[in-house]
Amino acid sequence: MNIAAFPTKGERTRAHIVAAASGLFWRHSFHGVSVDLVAEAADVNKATVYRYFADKRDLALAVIRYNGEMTIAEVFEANFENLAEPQDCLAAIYRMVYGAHLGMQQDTGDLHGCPIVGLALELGQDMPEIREEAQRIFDQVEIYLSRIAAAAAARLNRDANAESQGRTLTQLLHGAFASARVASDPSRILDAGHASLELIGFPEKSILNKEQSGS
Amino acid sequence: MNIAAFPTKGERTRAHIVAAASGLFWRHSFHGVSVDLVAEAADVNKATVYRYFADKRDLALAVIRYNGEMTIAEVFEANFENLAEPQDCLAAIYRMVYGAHLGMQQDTGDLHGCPIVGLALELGQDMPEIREEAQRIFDQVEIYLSRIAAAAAARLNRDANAESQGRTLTQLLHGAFASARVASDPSRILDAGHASLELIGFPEKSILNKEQSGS
Amino acid sequence: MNIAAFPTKGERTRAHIVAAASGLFWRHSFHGVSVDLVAEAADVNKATVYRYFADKRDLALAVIRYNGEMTIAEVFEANFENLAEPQDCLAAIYRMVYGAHLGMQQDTGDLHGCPIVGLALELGQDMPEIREEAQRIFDQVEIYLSRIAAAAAARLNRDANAESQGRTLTQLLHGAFASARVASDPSRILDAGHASLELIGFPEKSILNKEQSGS
Amino acid sequence: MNIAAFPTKGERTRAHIVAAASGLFWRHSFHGVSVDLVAEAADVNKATVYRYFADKRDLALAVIRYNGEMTIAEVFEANFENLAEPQDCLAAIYRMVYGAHLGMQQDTGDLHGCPIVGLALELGQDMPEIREEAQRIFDQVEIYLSRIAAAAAARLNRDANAESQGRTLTQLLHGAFASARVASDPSRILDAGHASLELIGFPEKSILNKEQSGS
DNA sequence: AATGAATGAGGCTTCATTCAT
DNA sequence: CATGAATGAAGCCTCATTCAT
Repeated sequence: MNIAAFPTKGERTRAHIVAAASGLFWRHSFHGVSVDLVAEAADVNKATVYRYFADKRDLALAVIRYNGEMTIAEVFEANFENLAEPQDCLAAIYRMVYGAHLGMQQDTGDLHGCPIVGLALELGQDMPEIREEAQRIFDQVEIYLSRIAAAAAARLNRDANAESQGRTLTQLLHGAFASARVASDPSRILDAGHASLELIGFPEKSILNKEQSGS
Repeated sequence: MNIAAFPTKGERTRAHIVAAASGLFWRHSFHGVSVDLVAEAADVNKATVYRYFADKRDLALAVIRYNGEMTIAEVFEANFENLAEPQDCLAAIYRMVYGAHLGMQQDTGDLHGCPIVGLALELGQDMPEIREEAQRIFDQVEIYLSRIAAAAAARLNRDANAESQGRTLTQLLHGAFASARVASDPSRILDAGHASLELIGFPEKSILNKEQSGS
Repeated sequence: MNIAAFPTKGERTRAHIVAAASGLFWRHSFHGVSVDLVAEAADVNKATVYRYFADKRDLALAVIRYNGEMTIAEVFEANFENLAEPQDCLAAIYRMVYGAHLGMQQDTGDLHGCPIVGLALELGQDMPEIREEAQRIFDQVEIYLSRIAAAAAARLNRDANAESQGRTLTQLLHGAFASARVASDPSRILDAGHASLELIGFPEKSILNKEQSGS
Repeated sequence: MNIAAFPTKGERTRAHIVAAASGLFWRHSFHGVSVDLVAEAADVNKATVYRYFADKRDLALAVIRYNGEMTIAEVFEANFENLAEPQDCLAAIYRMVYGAHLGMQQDTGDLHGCPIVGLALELGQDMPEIREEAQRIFDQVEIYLSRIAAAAAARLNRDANAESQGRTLTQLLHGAFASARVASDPSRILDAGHASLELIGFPEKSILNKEQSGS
């Protein structure tokens, strides 16, 4: 999050609260985190939280939107420069997710799964907007992954149903997060990455196992 | 749940509470359901709940175990008679999951995802036992799915890494639940089913689309 | 309130809370009293208050009903034995109200007005049930006072509109409470009492100024 | 409120806030209205409210004074031109109060009682200044009504205790407001008006029922 | 085996108020 | 003169839990 992108003080405070809440909800679930704790983590008074969000649910909505924007921008958009080599693009995405999981494990000793799905699972029934927002995000993810599948098929001169593959890739990504969290094992991310690469026709494990680059 | 399997009245009461809590936690999450509500749904006094469970966390543990046993017994064990035709076995599993989702949507207007992953995601950080129990369950699931993969490879005279495929099949199953819930669309289950069948070498969509059988 | 009239422990606790709340609302208004304070005054835990009342408004409703029953029973019903002498009956009512005001002033240094009108004025707009309950109570009061007016006319062989007089007597009673509170002067009660007696044809001040008889 | 009477901008802003607060306190009670709401209704920033009033209590004091001045000026002073016919004077006062209640009922669907008594009842115990201010106002009202009683006695060549009658007329006016609010019925105002006219020796109902004259 | 009653702690939200600009 | 931003305290309500019967 580029803090400087928020011109007014209020906007910065708001963004600060969202970021703090995002981290907490991710780790401890929505209901597992009190507004008190969010305020403390954001280093603002509890009443300030309510200046920017109508209620805790409204905060959850802001958090899931924030998570969506971050994910799209930093995980997908950022790795789409080199779509000419779709396998590298997909590998870069998985490497980034893997790296994030390694960091998580070092920082907190645990893996927290996908923050978007986490909120959507917990609140989907009682807060339909949350589920709908998550759906919008994963629709975009599916589009990105379909484009990778299509590019891969083109590169290999293959005939493939890119849309269907995009969906499967998306579901594998969901599975990567879920199984990594349940097993508390980041290597599950790599497993799903390899399976994904194999699905689009690049079974060589070396693609994903390249050296990592930056944070 | 086979009520008759619990001989004493106490055991029946306990099982009744677990079943009620399981449904509520599934729909509204652990923290989203009060012990009051569980007691009311189970039609017992709140203090009775505490006669059978040390605290709410203990109840969560019983619920996840109950969900695990049910899943293994009714979804996997029950469909393993005809392993001779592994593709039919996998299709039967997915058809069952799909049917359950259709029922859910009719009953409550919404899909609730995998109850085991739901609890594990919500409580994994603050209740490691829950995560570990979930891991045990999905380890079993992975073994079942690996056996299907191995049988399929044998049937097709293929050389395949059944273990690795079992993991991918498990992750696809996670993805099926997650994306069905997020999209609120049961057909995502079928998508994952087809992808799974294709993965083990049976791309014909007709396998999964057969007529359904029984409840 | 006859505490022994409530058989179960719960009913006693409930009645205890209502009585405590009644006194506090009377003195400090509804919004001026916190549920915490009510609980403390009733010597029960706050959560116990919510076991018996859905919310604070529900408590207000119980309080106004309690006030109504008490008023009708102890101020009107109790003084209607000797309706044969309507002027004495009316005088007894006013003497009782006056005595209550004297006690109030000694106990708390202030007069609190009519507890029913107080709640109705404060909450009438936002809680119509409160206003309606108050209306029901004062409809009864008006009937009692009309009967006095009718009996007085009969006693004096006069022709009088007892209903219209009953309304005026009721309004004078309202005025007695209001002006006593605003002036912080119990003698306003006696002023209204004398005016009321004069209205029904008994202008002798001695009627109301008789010796008082116990609480 | 004659806005032009406030020369400086600050005085106008202050008067604007008082008027907004007066309306809100009248309808929803003092504790039932937040400073936020007052600021919003007055269309000024909350901090601006605190520029003109030390705290919320100070605002309540200003409101009750404002209500007192308005009442004395517009209800009593304005109707005292024709004291030569005291019965018409009293009738004009009641007609004005009645008209205000009709308007209230059309505008908000409810009657709010006397705003001065409302505040005094709610805050009398915890803000003695409020009660004292109300007392001062009603002392004036009593003087006005005593003068009417005296003039009426003179007109009818009667011997009457004007002071005592003034007090009763004041109490009847209190009763008019209270019973109109409790019954949510403006006609109670007219009832008290007729009773008041009868008290000063003018029982003909036609006096009050004359045609009304403008706002 | 089961329950009605009670509770301390904590949750969400709003209040009156102040500060810096 | 006015305001956007911030805050500590307090308000209403619910939670998980225990006790006495």
